[in-house]
Amino acid sequence: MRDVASRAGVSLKTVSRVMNDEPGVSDFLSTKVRVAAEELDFRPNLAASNLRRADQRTATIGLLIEDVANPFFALIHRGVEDIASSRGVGVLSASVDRDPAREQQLVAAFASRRVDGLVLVPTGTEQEFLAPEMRAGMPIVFVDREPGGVKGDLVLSENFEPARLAVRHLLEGGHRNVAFLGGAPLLQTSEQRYAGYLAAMQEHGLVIRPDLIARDVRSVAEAESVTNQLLASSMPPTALFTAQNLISTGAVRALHIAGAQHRVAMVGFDDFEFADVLTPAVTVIAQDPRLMGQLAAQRVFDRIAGPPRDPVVSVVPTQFLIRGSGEIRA
Amino acid sequence: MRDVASRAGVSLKTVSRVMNDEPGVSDFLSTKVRVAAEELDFRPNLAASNLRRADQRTATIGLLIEDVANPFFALIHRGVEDIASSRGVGVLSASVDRDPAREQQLVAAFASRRVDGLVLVPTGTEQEFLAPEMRAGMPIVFVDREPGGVKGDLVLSENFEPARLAVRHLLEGGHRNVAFLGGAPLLQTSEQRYAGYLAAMQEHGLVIRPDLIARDVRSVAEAESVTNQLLASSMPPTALFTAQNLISTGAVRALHIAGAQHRVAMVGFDDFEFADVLTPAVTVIAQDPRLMGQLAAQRVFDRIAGPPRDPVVSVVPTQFLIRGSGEIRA
DNA sequence: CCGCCCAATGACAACGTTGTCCAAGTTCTA
DNA sequence: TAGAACTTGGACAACGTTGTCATTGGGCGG
Repeated sequence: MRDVASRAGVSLKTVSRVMNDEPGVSDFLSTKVRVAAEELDFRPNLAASNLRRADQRTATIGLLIEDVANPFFALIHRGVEDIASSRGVGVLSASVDRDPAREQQLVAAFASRRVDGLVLVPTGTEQEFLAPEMRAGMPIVFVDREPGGVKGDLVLSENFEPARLAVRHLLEGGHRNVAFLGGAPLLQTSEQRYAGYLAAMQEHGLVIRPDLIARDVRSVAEAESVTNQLLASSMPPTALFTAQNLISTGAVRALHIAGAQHRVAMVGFDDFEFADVLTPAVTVIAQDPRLMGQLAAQRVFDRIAGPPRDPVVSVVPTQFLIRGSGEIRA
Repeated sequence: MRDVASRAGVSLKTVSRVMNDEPGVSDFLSTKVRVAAEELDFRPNLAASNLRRADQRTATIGLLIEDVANPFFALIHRGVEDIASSRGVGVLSASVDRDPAREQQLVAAFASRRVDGLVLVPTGTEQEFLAPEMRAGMPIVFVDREPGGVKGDLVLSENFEPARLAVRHLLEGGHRNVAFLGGAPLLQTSEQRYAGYLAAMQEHGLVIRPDLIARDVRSVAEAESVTNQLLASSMPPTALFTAQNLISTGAVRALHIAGAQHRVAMVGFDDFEFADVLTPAVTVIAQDPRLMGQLAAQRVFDRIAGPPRDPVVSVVPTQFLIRGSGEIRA
């Protein structure tokens, strides 16, 4: 900036004024400064500006999700970006990979970068380490899962009720042996979807068969092998309820490879690409992850702008999409 | 930091030394400082540190891709993150949405944030606006497409040759009327894949039917409707070559909905989830976007560390995955 | 013609941190 | 026992920018 000033023959402060469109600079000088800046390829240093500025805004927010390459989280990411970019705010994102230590470490890294806010999909059950940041006034919004040990804004899909309805739907199709395949039981979403499964089963007076329940399926490959084992068991399920997108993917894959897709019913939590193109098309409970991301980012900006208030929980409705796989009768 | 210093009863510089693990602080004082920092929830300000520091590193790199929610680019993103996070470097990412103006604007925004480097999937044909940044020494690595108007490091998949082989594969299956569905012709990848198509057709002495060529398909929905139109035409193609993942998705969707998936052959560029689960499974030219991202990020760090050299082009090989849809005979 | 006011511009300090350099204390060597 | 060498700690300036306040000059009313 000093170079620009000397080239334009003005003071530093005048350059600063021009760069920030502050009033009180004559057109003549303003043009001269702009020309000089252009000639020198001047790029203002946002960090330095931020350091001095009163409001202390870095125009950057942080996003911590499970995996940027997972379609569900990638859509949350996109939703956050939609809102952020409309305000000229950048998004610093990172994949936590279900590693609580990594989560904590990334939060510290983002705090050091002085992000204006944080959108966070909690991993594990314990987010107490966030308390200092929250006390320091950093707006933090949780998405998809409730954090443990701290209170904060929250954007969730419904979990229990849609899961219950989905399983009920299968039971109404005459199924009695409905398998449950879910992700890490420590995750609140998994837990609630499991609770929905249990509720529906119990309402129908059915005994829960532990051998049909897999509560800690962690990848597509694992879902595939679990499904294979279920199919090969002596008393195989006639229907599957898969509680998460990667698990649905693995189950679909296994069913198709085994040629069982027309025989074994299936309902999945989370929509996925090609769910409606497969034969049979896959009945799912669709979430709206992009909207979830948008709401979360919006809430972050509300917090930044407004006075502190009590945490707000937004529940994003799900949609039950009947497509065929869930309507296979026992 | 001042507060920490006074609480620990030492000078600012001593705190700084402790925080940076510099030698020359007694264990006693060091512990005292750490305790004070902990008690005050002190978080070092990376921006301020960076401002003063000699190397001027923000430990952040920028990533500009078409869309963070597109699986192909999300995997590139993940690859970049793999490498960056192993070095404690953050990734500032953004979706360009094929808007050249937005691309330029985002580069400026990232430059203002003083990212240490940039991984960029060029949009449009003109990246001359990057010249100032490159002159200023910012390492920039292009991925997937060659930039226009500037030279720089580049990580690409093969395009021409695999496309030619794929189309040849269809022709050897007896097809004569092979449709081409590609993305924006301005993109180098689209152009080269189209050239591969033309080459294969001409090698077989076939006349190119312009009515079977769609060179500017921009979305899943558009690919779907183009496919529908092709199927409904008076002399429909017996095989499709789809030159990009979203287009493959749309074409698959249309074929399945029309019930033509067993009649019309198809080969797609880019692998996609479920390609191997559909009936028939979809024959594709698979790229390795995660590896592309890793290579690009690695190259950025090499540039940061090393002296300037001439630009390097890395070509990542593709894999031809024969699965069924491409082997339907005419 | 004087004094006042306002618009335009600049000087200076400060943001939070680290590089440089110097001072004081301690231990070792001749 | 003097002096060298090393260890430990702190004062100060600087990074690139902006907030505060002072200064300059010109126009205008009386």
